[in-house]
Amino acid sequence: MVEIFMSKAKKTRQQILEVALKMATSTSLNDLTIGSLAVAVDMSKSGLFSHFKSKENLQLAVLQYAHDLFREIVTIPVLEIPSPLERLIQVCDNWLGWYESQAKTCIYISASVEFDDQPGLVHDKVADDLAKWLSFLIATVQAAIDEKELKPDTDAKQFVYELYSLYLGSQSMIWVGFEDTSHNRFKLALTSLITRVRS
Amino acid sequence: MVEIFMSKAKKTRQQILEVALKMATSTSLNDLTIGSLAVAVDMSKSGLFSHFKSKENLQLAVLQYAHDLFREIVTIPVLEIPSPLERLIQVCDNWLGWYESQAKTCIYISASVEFDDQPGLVHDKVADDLAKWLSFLIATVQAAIDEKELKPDTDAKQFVYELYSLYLGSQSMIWVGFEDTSHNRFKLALTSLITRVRS
DNA sequence: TGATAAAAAGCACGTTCGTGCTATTTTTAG
DNA sequence: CTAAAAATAGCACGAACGTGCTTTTTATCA
Repeated sequence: MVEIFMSKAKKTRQQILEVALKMATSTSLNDLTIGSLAVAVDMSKSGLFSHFKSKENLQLAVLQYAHDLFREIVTIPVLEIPSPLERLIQVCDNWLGWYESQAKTCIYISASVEFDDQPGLVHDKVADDLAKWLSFLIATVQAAIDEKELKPDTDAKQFVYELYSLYLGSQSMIWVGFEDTSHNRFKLALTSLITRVRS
Repeated sequence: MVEIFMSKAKKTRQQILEVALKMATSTSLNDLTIGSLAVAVDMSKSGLFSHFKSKENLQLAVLQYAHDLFREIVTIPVLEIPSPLERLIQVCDNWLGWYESQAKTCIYISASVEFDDQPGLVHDKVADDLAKWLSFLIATVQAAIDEKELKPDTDAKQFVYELYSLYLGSQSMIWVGFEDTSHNRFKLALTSLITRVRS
């Protein structure tokens, strides 16, 4: 993420964001404090602050960083796969990989809960990114239907609603200590979900 | 919730908690500020504070209040229903009723996300209450299996994992603007889930 | 290499919050 | 009705936070 031909400012900015995403993921976007982040990257508060000009900008930058990383890990690697169904299956696997790579949590889950009542640019970005991701999944399912890999009467939106729910549920089950540490319940349910609509 | 034979202290305490739950539900347990709560119930900050002695105690009291209310609305009314399957269906309906009665959110969802990384008594209580609720659901499903209303090879835990996931998903879909405002996707998925394991 | 621009640090201000202490008002019980 | 106890208010504190201003250090490029 930190390229050699970047300017100094751009480099440190990226290094800050890398740490910031980790911190925001393991706590939350609001608990990500400029002071503690400055300590974590060994900078002064004001030195770090001048990169972002406001806390809201910092949060937006963290989300954009997460968004880029998410695409890199989850979405982009599957774009070449010709079969929509295989693409769907693989992208779900990558999705879990993203989750695992992020200290076993997902910043979008916490951010969407945290900002549901807090209007502003951060709220809008989270909602936007989430909507785009869901749209991607729906489009992939629809493509699988069009390619006749899935039954023609499959409801793509309903499918994705259930799929996304299972993702949320897996995180919640892990938290409450109800197994699924290795996403076995998620995988089982996903397989069942796909089997039901397979043609 | 406020009985006439209560002492003055107990009465105001309950009145505070009623407002506090509403505020904590629409924002979060951490954003529930003693100052703003005091304004909302028309008391002084210190007057209110002395009821709880610490913010953590206030949060615990709010959760206990929510817990009692949840039981009253969701759990208790179904205990008399003889058929486990009908009990399950009805309790899910009440569950949605609880959700609707709470300004279209659920404090347990936000609290579990908010305190997943924040050890302490609040974390433990949320995890405990959630685990108990899941156990109740699992027991009900198991009872339906034992009564032969559901197929004997039904995996009760997997069933509840999927059920709880759908609940989480419905809230998330509403938030992101992907329909399900009246829980139609939830109800559809729930019906499908039950149909699959019905004997 | 040296001039200029950019980055980073130092410092301080205004807010908000939880919490403690003391005084005052209200409830409780004989 | 009155004295004791409890509830509530008034006030102030220390800490943490976001942010602005000024100075110093570092990077950039002719």
